[in-house]
Amino acid sequence: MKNRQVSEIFRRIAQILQIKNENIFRIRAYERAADTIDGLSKDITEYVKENKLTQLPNIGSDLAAKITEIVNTGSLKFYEELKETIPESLLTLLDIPGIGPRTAALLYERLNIKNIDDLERAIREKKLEGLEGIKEKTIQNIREGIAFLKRGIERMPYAYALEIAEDFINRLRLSNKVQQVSVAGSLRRCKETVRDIDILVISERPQEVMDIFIGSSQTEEVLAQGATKSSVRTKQGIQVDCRVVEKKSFGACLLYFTGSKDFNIRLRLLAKEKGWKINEYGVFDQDDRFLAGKTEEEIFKLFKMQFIPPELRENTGEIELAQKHKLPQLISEKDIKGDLHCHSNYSDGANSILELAQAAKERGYSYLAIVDHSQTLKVAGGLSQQRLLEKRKEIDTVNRKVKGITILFAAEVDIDNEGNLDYPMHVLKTFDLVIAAIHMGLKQPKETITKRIIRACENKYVHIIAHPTGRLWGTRDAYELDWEAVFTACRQTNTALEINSFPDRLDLNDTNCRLAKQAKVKLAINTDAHSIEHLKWISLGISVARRGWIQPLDVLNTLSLEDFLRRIKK
DNA sequence: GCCGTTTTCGGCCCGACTGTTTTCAGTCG
Repeated sequence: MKNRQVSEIFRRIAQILQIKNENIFRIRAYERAADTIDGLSKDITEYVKENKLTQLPNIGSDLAAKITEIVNTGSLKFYEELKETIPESLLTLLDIPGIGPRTAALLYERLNIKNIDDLERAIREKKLEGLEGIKEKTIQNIREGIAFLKRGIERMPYAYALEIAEDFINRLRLSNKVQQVSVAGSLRRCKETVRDIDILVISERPQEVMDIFIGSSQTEEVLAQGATKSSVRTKQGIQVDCRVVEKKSFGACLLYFTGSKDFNIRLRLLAKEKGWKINEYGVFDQDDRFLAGKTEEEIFKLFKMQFIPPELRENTGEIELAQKHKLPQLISEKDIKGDLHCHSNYSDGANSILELAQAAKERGYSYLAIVDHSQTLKVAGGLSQQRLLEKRKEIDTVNRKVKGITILFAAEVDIDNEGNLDYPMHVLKTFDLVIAAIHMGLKQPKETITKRIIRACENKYVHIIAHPTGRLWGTRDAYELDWEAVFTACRQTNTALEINSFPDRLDLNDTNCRLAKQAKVKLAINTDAHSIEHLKWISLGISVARRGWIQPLDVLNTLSLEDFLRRIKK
């Protein structure tokens, strides 16, 4: 029995109870219990065996009994009976923006609408008109909500969403009507994908700001427009919310809308323990006197906590550490001394080695590893052994010509189906740095791919495993790996794992970064740049690393060149 | 349905916006 199966049942119970207009707090109890279960690091069956379920937060005697029943019998009588009371398909209506439990219940009770098809038919046959509280505008909204759902709403990768957000922010800044502006939400937390974009603004002229905001050329549709809050949907299909707040509340608002939800709940609880109240306007004492709110720093200070970087705000231990003033000093872009994964025009890159060297030097790097693909990867211009010799010569020339940066002779070498590398040992030996990667056989079973990677780690000349899970956003999922085995192999063979910063990759992801660190595996943050323009994407990898609690010491390319070369020796 | 150094009963986050009302319910974040 997987934790996920248990929490899923609780979430569906919560949805059904919503439609049945049950007590909201009872519903929330099921949702909170589901959150608790999802957040467990151990298997829920362990807690059942040890009779420790009620020690978990949000799990009381009733839900403990229900969990036990699910674990022992595979199902839950209460849930099965509850499902009989309304058609399960009715829950799909809740996915339509604008339709909540009350509307779904109304549609079912009055018109026997059980799913989206029924609803569309009812709209066509004009059956919705005449229902209390529903008029033409509501029907139109439902129609659009269905269309939106059918277009397929997806989460958008961080880098793309950031670009859209920056466009809005620049527009607001240029207007001279705002004193301060910031992104909030999951984008500020640097989540790898986001569902919407939150923008906060300080301004004394909120109405004008709202007009400027919705008037962006990016706007496809205005979803809401009020005095201090507006929402639009952009041409790319993502929702952007903009809120105007007073100066004295900006920090509180930023904190509130940056989240995450779990983090906020935790913070509110802490406030309550002190007899305070915290909301988007500030922190208040029991007499409703304003205590803090202008900046986030001020609020953290009031709570006697360290400032918690947005990337860590997920309520996964950061609050306790901030209270003890023991948060890790997270890595930042300035710690990076060189990029260890970029491609030149020797294989599939756009720029020459000289151009790359100059661009890297401008970024302040002291070294740059130019890897090109290995011989088998013909589609990407993989280098024959002859071409390698030519490349080596050119690197030597550039190193003589460009002072202040060292270009490393390196390669991104393919790992074949057996875990062998795509160059013979006597060739591998000549590189300053070897990155090994899987580009073929991505659909093999977990055990096979794990074995291939471990064999590559065991190769004396392999220093880093590139994009360890092979995922490409929107194109292919990560292949499965036995992480424990991979981490052990990396640690034992002194092989690092890459955080690939390419916008569609971000691989390792934040979770795996944190696990790798806990397993004492070294990391390298690289861009996989195929042109000098891509070198800036290092910031994306840094964001992933920060979300994974990574410190400079965990990352190879924060070391000086000398230390780096010494450190990677096997 | 959970929780408790104010409480074992009575709290549980709450403000903004929309649409349909004429004071408010529903939805969302």
